[in-house]
Amino acid sequence: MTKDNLLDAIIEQTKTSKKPTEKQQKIAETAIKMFADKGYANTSTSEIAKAAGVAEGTIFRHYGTKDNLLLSVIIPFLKEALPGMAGKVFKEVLTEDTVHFEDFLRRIIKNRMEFILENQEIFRIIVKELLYSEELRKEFLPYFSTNVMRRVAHAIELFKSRGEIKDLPTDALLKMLMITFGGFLVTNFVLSPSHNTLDIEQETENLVRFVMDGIRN
Amino acid sequence: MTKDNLLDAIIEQTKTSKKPTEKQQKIAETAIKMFADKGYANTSTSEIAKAAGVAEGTIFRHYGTKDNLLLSVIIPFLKEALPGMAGKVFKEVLTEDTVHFEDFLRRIIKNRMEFILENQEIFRIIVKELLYSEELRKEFLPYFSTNVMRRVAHAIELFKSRGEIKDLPTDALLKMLMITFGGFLVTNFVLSPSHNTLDIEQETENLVRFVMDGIRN
Amino acid sequence: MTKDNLLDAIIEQTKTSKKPTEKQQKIAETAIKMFADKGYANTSTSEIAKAAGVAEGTIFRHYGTKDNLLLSVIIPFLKEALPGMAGKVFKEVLTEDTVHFEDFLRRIIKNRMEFILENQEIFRIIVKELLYSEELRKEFLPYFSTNVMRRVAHAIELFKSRGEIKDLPTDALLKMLMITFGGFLVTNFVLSPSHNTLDIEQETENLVRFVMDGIRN
Amino acid sequence: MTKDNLLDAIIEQTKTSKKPTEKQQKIAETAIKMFADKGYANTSTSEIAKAAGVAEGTIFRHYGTKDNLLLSVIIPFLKEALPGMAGKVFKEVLTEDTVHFEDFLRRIIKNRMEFILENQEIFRIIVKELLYSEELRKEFLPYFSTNVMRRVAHAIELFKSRGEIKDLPTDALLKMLMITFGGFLVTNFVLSPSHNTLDIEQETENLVRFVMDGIRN
DNA sequence: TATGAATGAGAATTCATTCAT
DNA sequence: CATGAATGAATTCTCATTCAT
Repeated sequence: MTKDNLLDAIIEQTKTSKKPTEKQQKIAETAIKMFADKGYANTSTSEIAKAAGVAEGTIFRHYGTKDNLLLSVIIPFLKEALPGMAGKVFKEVLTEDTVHFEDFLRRIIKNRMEFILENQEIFRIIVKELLYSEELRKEFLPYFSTNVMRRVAHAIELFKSRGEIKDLPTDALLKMLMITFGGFLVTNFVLSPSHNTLDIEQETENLVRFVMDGIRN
Repeated sequence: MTKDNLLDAIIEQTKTSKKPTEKQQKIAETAIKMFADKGYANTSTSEIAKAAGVAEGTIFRHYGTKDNLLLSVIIPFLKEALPGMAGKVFKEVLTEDTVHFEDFLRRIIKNRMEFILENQEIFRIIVKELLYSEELRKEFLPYFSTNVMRRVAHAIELFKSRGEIKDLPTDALLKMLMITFGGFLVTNFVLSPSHNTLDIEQETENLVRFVMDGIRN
Repeated sequence: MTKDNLLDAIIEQTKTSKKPTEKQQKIAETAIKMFADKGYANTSTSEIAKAAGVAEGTIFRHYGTKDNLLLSVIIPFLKEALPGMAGKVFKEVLTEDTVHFEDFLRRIIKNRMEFILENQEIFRIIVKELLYSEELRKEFLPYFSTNVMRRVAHAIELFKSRGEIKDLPTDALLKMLMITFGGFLVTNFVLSPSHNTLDIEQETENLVRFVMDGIRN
Repeated sequence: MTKDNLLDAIIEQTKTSKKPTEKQQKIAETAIKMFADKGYANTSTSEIAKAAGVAEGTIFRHYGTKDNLLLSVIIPFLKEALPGMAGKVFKEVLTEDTVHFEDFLRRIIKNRMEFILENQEIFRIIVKELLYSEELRKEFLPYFSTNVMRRVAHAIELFKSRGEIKDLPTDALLKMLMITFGGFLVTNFVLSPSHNTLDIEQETENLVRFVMDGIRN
């Protein structure tokens, strides 16, 4: 129970902007780097402690559990990443009917890419652990489904009704969009090592055109 | 050296069809299931032994190392999966100039999906470990690059010259194809739990049309 | 690297007199006794832990490796045993030309016997492992050769030039001295169980006379 | 019980010259080499089996136990080595009163050195294991004491009475002789790697002179 | 709050030994 | 006689977690 309380406390901390200790900060930063690099299972708390210049006990004083440390790092990201998408971009689109789907897509892709570019390491952790841990998957995917997929589905239907995109089942369209964007993100941020030299502008453009018109001449 | 010899012996075994013991068989099967499920790092040899109804020592008598057990399971798959693609489908296409790119795509996708459907669990292991282990990635990706990507690139150029697909840089086209097909496979076989009720015919069709023409109306 | 660091840390500890934990102390003591008794290979870390009243993990927290534990026990002894010989006794002899070889011999033998009497167990460990482990032998013997043998050879030559000992090849004389003193130490401290009732005075005298004049009437 | 019977059977076999199987022979030879090289504790039966070109089970079929294999190799050597000394040389000396102690010593040393030169590996095994295993030591040393030491003591007394050697306590003389010869053998056959290029004639001469007259000029 | 020594439950691996064929 | 697959106890080592200071 202490563990859950601790986690809650940390989540709370994020919201209420109660300052985390300097050490706590350092632990989180270090953990992120190491988890992203070697994966959660292959990173020991003692390594983290050493790299963070902190006693091993300190990690547990703050996070209670290694699992908790992982979640403490992941959750704030998700809390921002998923809704973050909605807040700004979606609302505009739902109202403005001058915006074309292509522009909508372009905006979202660029927006999320920039966000992930700034949080590459956490993104890598999430992708890796999502694939690795059935448990995490079971917790995350439904959440993702309701928070993201539904919104996108909604948008798709809107644009379908406007006649901008093909009149295929929303499910099928949604799936293609998610696969393409997901594959794109994973390829660029997890598989390929060229994290810095990424021309977002160009990559976005290629992706949008591909999604809109395919490759047929 | 014993370790490598053991691995070589196992690879050899695959080729020469020297019968593996009943227990050895059971160990491999069980390991595949468990690795696919929980990931390599989260599966202990003692769990595998218990689940396979075998003494833990027996695993090591046959595979020498846990790593080895993983490789023994992965390598035969890769040996078949990667070249398997080339042999049949590619050659036909390079000669027949009646085949359209769409058909080429359809054939390859269906063919590989069927193969992976039959080897779902190993595919899941490979995807997971590829993302998880830098080491595996460094060994596998270049191999994949030379064996698969180059062939596909070749095909793309062929069809570009025939005017069937857009005259974009081969790299860009290749990337989109790989992302889409990869994302598709991962979504269907790794992320989603509905492994059995997959309508290959229909899924393939959706994918091909999406890749060819995008979603614009 | 952690392993070596740990070993270095322990060596360091010896010099800088940074207090080892009480448990660490106990582990070392217990290990010395057991290694001396049953040999390194026949003593398991779990036995040591049990005998030391410590959790097995504690051994590894402090010493990292079983090998390391052995070295941590041996090295400080060697660091003192080998140079220890030289510092005091040798220097005097090289200057004073009143000292006879017989006295020189007597002093060294007595001095080293007393030292070993106080460190019997470590001496037993070293002798056993030296014979048992090719590896240790290869590391230690050359070191012994340069640090001890050379000095003794030097002294032998000095006394030969003074006409006190036979004009035989230094090598041959050296070999006889080493064999006799070595055999003497091993017999008294390793083979025979009467470790306590040893009359150093008398034994030294016998040995010196034997070496000087042999057994002929 | 089967184990002991097996050991007895093997001892018996040696005497009654019942042919050991070809495989059995190979196992013994290989074991001798490997025990001499790496020590008993560091040599696994599976290694022996592999090196001997034999199935692991075969070792146990013949020797029942790894311990047994060791003994089967050691005992025949001891049975010959220890009494072997007595039979020829001692008897002559006890009768002939023309023989000087120096010649007696020379003969024994040369005789035993030749024997050990031919059985180097077993000698190395015995020395190593004698130091390593309290158990072996407790069995062997008393046996050695009654069979060898007593005879030598007897001879010493004889020569003392003839006035050829110093009138010191037999114990003390005996000890010096054993230490010197033992140290000599261990140095030449166990510690030093130059097993082949040993000038027995010369080494014997050096040793005898040293023992007789010491190093004083 | 922070420390770091101590823990003990497992983890991978080794190996002598057994036994059915 | 010989084989070699199978065993399971023992071994070294790792690591998240606790707790006294």
